[in-house]
Amino acid sequence: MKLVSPGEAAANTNDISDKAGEDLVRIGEMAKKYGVTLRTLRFYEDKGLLNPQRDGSTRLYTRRDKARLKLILLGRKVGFSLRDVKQMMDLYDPTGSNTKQLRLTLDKSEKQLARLQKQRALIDDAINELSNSMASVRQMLSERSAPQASVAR
Amino acid sequence: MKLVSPGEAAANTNDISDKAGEDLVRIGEMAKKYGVTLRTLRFYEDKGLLNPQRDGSTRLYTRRDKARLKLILLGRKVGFSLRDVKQMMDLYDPTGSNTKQLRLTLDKSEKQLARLQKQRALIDDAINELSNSMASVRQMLSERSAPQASVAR
DNA sequence: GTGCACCCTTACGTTTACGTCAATTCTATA
DNA sequence: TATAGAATTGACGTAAACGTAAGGGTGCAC
Repeated sequence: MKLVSPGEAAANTNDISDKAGEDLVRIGEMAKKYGVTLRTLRFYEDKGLLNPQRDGSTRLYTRRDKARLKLILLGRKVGFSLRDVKQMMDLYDPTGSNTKQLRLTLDKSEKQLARLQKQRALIDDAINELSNSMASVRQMLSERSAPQASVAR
Repeated sequence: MKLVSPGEAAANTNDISDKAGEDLVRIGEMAKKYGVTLRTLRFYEDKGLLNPQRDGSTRLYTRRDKARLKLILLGRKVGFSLRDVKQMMDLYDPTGSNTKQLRLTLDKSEKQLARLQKQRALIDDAINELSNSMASVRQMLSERSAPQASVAR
């Protein structure tokens, strides 16, 4: 069996998909394309976030998997746990209005936004405290090196 | 043997410290005073960050331990690891100018400050992305409930 | 036929700062 | 003296998202 050889995506006649443009991709290419490791892709699959087809034992990722991965990565970027991402994605139904999914997503998003803002406040706090103590340390250091030049020149 | 009974610190005649005002405190009081758990205090000791005296097997914290704990908690607050805090504290020498300690502290602080600022940027990023996607979700939700009221009223 | 380049599964390791028992001992007090 | 309230030393557990081998298979360019 032959897959799309790396570099060209023309005239593929594999028995998995006759619909042209299915654009199946193996794990290596997938990983490169999205800047993740193979381990990560397998891990996401293990957690039920991805579900690539198989050609024997080899994973084949479709357009759908790519869309899902993009969502996962966006979720991670904004600080959702994989568990949260899964919950939201699990509610997706291509045949419905997805109102429930959207509501859950919005709900989780509001909470996450609040967490992020709190974190931001904590970091600002830390930055201030740290800046202050750095000023003290600089002060102490200068007091230890200045004396000889106190009435300098 | 008798310790300062909880609530009064007068006329203590224990054989550990004759100097009045040594103000020895047991782990429970120490924990309450600084808002940490007993486990935390023992953990810090295990990591070499604290070194309370002993009365038999009972830990007795002195003024010095309190000062160190304050430093630890400040360090944690600004995001230093316990390892970092230890490194800095280990350089403290009550008989010297502590120039080396201060320099190390300043150095670590600069790096930590940079980390905090990077984190802040990441969080700001996340907040923006999340806000954007929330807007999209709201949009989609409104499109699913609006149709009946598209030319409402 | 062999050396790569990829792919697979299984499974333990990593990081940090504690949490959470468990079993025991001390001691102050009613 | 019985009991409740501190303290002690182990020592395993936790969380999250992968990292990192180990051991093995497949196809293909030379």
